[in-house]
Formats: sequence, structure tokens, C-alpha cells
Amino acid sequence: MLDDRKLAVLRAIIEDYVSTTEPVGSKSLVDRHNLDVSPATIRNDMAVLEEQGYIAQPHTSAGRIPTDKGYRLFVDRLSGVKPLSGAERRAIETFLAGAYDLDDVVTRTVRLLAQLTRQVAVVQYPSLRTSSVRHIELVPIVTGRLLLVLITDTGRVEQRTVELPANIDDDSIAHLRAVLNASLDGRQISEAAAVVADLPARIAPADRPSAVAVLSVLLESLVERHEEKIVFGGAANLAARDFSKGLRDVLEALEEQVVLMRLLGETGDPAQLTVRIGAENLVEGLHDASVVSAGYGAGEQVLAKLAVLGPTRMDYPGTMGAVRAVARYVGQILAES
Amino acid sequence: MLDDRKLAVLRAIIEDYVSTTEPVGSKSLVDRHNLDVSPATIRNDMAVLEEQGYIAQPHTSAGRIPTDKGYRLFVDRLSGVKPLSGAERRAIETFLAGAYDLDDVVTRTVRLLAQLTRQVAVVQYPSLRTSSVRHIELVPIVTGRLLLVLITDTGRVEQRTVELPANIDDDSIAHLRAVLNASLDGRQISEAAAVVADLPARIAPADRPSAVAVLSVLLESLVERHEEKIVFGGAANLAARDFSKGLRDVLEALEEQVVLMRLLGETGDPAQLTVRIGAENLVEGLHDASVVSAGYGAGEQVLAKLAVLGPTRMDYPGTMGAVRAVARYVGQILAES
DNA sequence: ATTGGCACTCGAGATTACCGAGTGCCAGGG
DNA sequence: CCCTGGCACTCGGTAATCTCGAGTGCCAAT
Repeated sequence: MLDDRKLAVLRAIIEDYVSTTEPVGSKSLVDRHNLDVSPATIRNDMAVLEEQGYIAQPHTSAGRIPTDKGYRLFVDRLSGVKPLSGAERRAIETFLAGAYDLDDVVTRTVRLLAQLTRQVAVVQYPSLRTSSVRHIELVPIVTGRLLLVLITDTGRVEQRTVELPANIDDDSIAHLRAVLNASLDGRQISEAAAVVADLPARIAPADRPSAVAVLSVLLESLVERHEEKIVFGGAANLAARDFSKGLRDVLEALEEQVVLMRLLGETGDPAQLTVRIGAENLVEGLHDASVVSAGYGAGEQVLAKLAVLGPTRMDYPGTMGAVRAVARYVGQILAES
Repeated sequence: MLDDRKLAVLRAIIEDYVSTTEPVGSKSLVDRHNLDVSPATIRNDMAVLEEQGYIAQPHTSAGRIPTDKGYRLFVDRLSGVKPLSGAERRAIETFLAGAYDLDDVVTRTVRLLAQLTRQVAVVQYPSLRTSSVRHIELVPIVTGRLLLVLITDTGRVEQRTVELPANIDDDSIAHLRAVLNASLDGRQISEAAAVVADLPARIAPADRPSAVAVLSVLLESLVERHEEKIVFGGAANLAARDFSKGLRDVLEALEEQVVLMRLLGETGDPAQLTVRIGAENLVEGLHDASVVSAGYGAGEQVLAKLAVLGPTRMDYPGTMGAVRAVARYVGQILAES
């Protein structure tokens, strides 16, 4: 159906269009790439490619631009992942190695990705599910309110205030703390719910409501809210490469946590480098955008995802290379710390 | 020098220009505001205002637009702070009251301000200086690395990993923890440095380097880095009201922490509502922008600043009202929690 | 299947013309 | 002395028109 030359033509069109932003015609194609045929031949090929929906003409007498379908074919079959240069890899390493804490790692990752790809970067905070509990601290703040602090073996600290349904004296708090630590210390957070189910029974009846409150915060709020935390950066890059009119919409979308969640959620196998092109993105207002995403984590486990968002006309091989490399390095950093 | 009517004319010009974005001429001024004089008279007034530098003509045969100096006069003498509507106040209150923790408070504040003013909001994390130490926790993570957790009386939790220069056994860690807590519990963080100066002397010589490492992280890194943390939101609002060409620059500036620091740092008396107009902003690339900022904190103390950034052509009274109101409410929330 | 030739299309950019809001200035009137 | 109506002038923005050339599709020839 599509012989080698037609595929080569498609690739050439995409490469030229990505680098020039302008519809590409048969003549210039022949010049720039050394296809050993005449423009007329290319025109015939183009006609076929257009008929099959891989490219399109903005206007009757203009060159061709790739369609979403064309990019899809390109990504799936015509291009690989472009490895980063040594200099880039070293830059990533040193930049990420200097991070102080988790917040800092995430912040730096966002910047790094944005800078590397000159596009918008999106990074989700790593899940706590697979961490283990190292220590739980309960600190009374004012009457009826406790501060719950969870320290994990990966050196992460999460805190939340708990509104208590009933007053509870310091001794009871100490008891609750002791029981919590005894039960949970060393356990994976993902198994915490099961382990802790019978815990209220081991607490004095009067304090049970408070214990339940603490537990619910610990289980739901703490672990889950964390995964919802997603940051982005590189918005300035949007302004440069003009998202024609959509800029406003894109920025708005990016500022909605929910949208970011969906954006990362939609991607398929998290262990894999995933590319969603144009309308494949179900998020409203991002139909002109492509998203290259990957999971990252310490070791094998995927703890969260990160992505780069740009116009459908983006340098896919390069972006994919950057995303993959950054995901790996972040994983390393997390595994070490 | 400038009689009442000329001031009224300036005010009218600013109001019209802010709402229409178009140079305003003598005729339309007379129509829209019921000045009981003829356009010719207004023209004379305008000529004077222009000579004095309060307004300018983009082109010879166009209306007038306010200059930075004009806005300055307007803010200083012609306008007050517009109080928010009851509905707005209630919205602020309920929105902020739902916050889970400090991160959440800050995030919500940014959104709130951005939404309220339809501009870009900038919020600095509150300083820890005036908080007191409630508890210090040291958690070994891997050999040679400790996690330092600081819990304050305001229910804030800060953590950081510490690289240890020498190995240290668990007993020594426990000792160090005990000494730290004994010395610092209940003390203000700002006085921590003094209190803790002689502390290494009370530690076994072999462990002193480690103790020093922990202390330096506690004092410098922990407290100070926190103040550097500044977030912004509402970038989408930039795209709507077009910052003519500067959009790119503005976005770039906003993504630089350093720039944000300067932006907030420049403002004068932190307890006061401050307005910096156009070129008064020393930050490169923000010469077309105005910044309305205020300090906020729990009770009297100013813990940090927040600001709104928009085009010089902004609704000053409204923006100032929003900034003041939000600063107050955030202060309340922080005082309560 | 490929190629050179050719007539045709049509958007982008330049050129021109026009319109009207806005100005400055001046002479007359309260 | 300040205000006003009148008047000639300016000039940016919009619309209308023109030109140019890259690009196309088709066809006959190789």
C-alpha cells in the first residue's frame, strides 16, 4: 500500500514541517532531501498519501502538512527515540543530583524537562503506596486538633492536621501513637489499610472516634491526595512557538489539576513511553497538542508519571529521548535517597 | 497646578482606558462622564495633563492614554481601595477554610487571587522565623544519611536530608535528638541559632562533625530555603488581556524564582498595601506590568508577602481590594491552624 | 512507473484610497 | 480670564485592489 519511497516522503514532510512550520511542497522536498526522483513523482506520492489521510493541504495551492494520522504513523514506524547527547545527560545528572528533598526533585525535574524540550513539562508527585512506614508522629496543636506526621523509609514526610471529634488527653495520644507505630512500622503503606482494620478495638472506647479520625486521614487523605499533586512548568515556551489561538485554552487547561490528572491518566502502559497525538487527547482544548509521557519510579516500580506537552508539530524523537532519559534519572535519584 | 477638574479628567481617562483598552478622546470623555463642559475645554485640560506627563498620545491624531506617572497619581490621590462584595468575601472565606495543610493554603490562595482579579497571583510561603519549635525528629535512612524533621507550634512540618560526614550509631542519634529537643523545644526559630551555639560541646567529640552538619541544615537550609519558595498562578489570564508582545518575557520572568523574590522583595513596607507601577518595577521585562502586593501573617507579624501582577492598565482599586482582603483572610487561617 | 511541460489556483504581501475620530488653534462671548 | 464653537489638519486603521510565485493536477512522452 505504501511503498518505501512514500514512507520516506512522509518522513521528509514531517521533518521539514516540524523544523520550518510551513507547508512543504514537492519541489523543496526534492531539494532538501536527496530523493533521486523528480518533483512530479513526489506529487503523485503526495496525492496518495493525502488520499489515505496522512497529509493534508491547508489551501488548494499550498504545500502539505502532516495530519494526526501522519504523525501517528511516523511515531509508530518511521522514527525511533533519539538518545540525548553526552553533554545533555551529564547536565541532567548534575542538575538532579543537587536536589534537597522531594519537592526539590520534582521542581527541578519540571524545569529540566521544560528546558530540554523547550516545551511544557508536567510531573506528578510519586505515589506513597509502595513506601513503608518508618515512623508516625502525633502532635497536639490546639484542643481538638492533631498534627499527623508520617515518615517513610524513602525519607519522605507527609503531614496533615486531623480534626478530632472528641477531646483526648495526652496519655491517650501517646497510647494511640504507640499502637500505630507498633502496627505499622515497617509495613508497606499499601497494606496499611488491612493491617490497621482492627486497631480501633485496641483503643479505649472513649477515644475510638478520635482514632478512627486519625486513621481515615492517614489512609485516604494522606496517601491519595499525594498522587493528585501535579506540577507543570515551561509555560513560557508556549508563547514562543505559537499555539496559534489556543494558547489561552492550553494555559487554562494546565492550571486545572483535574485536567492534568486526566492527561497523565489517559496514557496507557505506564512503564512504556507513550505518545498521544492531537485529537487522541481527550482533554478539551488540547486537540492541537501532543503529549509524550512515561512512568518513573525507584527501581522497577512505577510511582508516578511525567510528560511533555507541545504542539502536534513537535520533534517527536527528540522529545521522546528527553522524556525517557529524565524519567530514568529521576528514578535513580529517588532510589538513592 | 492641577485643579479639581483636571484631576477628574485624569481619573476619567484612566477609568475609560482601563475598561476599553483604547485611547480616549475629548468627545467620548464628555459623553461618558457628565462633565458639564465642552470637549474643547477638556482638550485644553488634556494638553496641560500631557505637558505635565500624566498622559500621552500614542499617535498625533489619537486619544490619550495614561502614563505611569498618571497611574501613580491616580493610585496615590484619586482612588481608594474598593472593598469586595459580600459574596466575594464569603467565597474567599469558604474556599480558604477548606485547606488541608500549608501547601494547600498557599495553592488555594494563589488560585483565589488569580480568579478574583483575573490576573497573575504570586504568593510566598510564610517564613518560619517566628514559629517555635515543637519537636525535632531524626530518622536514619541509609548509612551516612539522616532525615531531619522539624515540627513547629503552628503545625508546620519541614524536612530535609542531612549528609553526615562520619558514621554515627543509633544511640548517638538518640542522644543528639534528645539534646536538640531539650534545647530547642518551645524556642522561637529565630533565636535558635544563639541557643544552639554551644551544643556541639555537649556531644561526644567523635560525633561532633555530624552534630554540626545537622545544625547547619536546621539553621540555614531549613529556615531560609522556605522563604525562597514562591508560587504563582493565573498565567492563563495573561493570554486573555494581551500583554501585547511581552507575554513571552513575562512568563519567563514568572518562572524564575529569583525574579519572583525580587518582585516581592522590592516592595516597601510589608505591612502596607504597596503598588508598583510600570517602570517602577526594576525587574527586566516587567516594565509594562504593575504589581500590587501586601504582607500577610498570623496576627500582627508579617510572615510573607503575596501579590498580584497585571498590565499597568489594571483596575487598581479592585485589585487592591482583593489583595488586601485575601491577605487578611490568609492571615486568619494561618492564625487558627 | 517516471518525467517534463503547462495551465491554473489562490494566499500572502504590497499599494492605494478612504474615512473619521481626534487634535490644536483661534476668535468670540459670558 | 475661562469657556466655547468652529475649522483646518493629521494620520492610523480598514477595505479594496493588484501582483507575484509557490504549489498543484493532469497529460503525453519516455
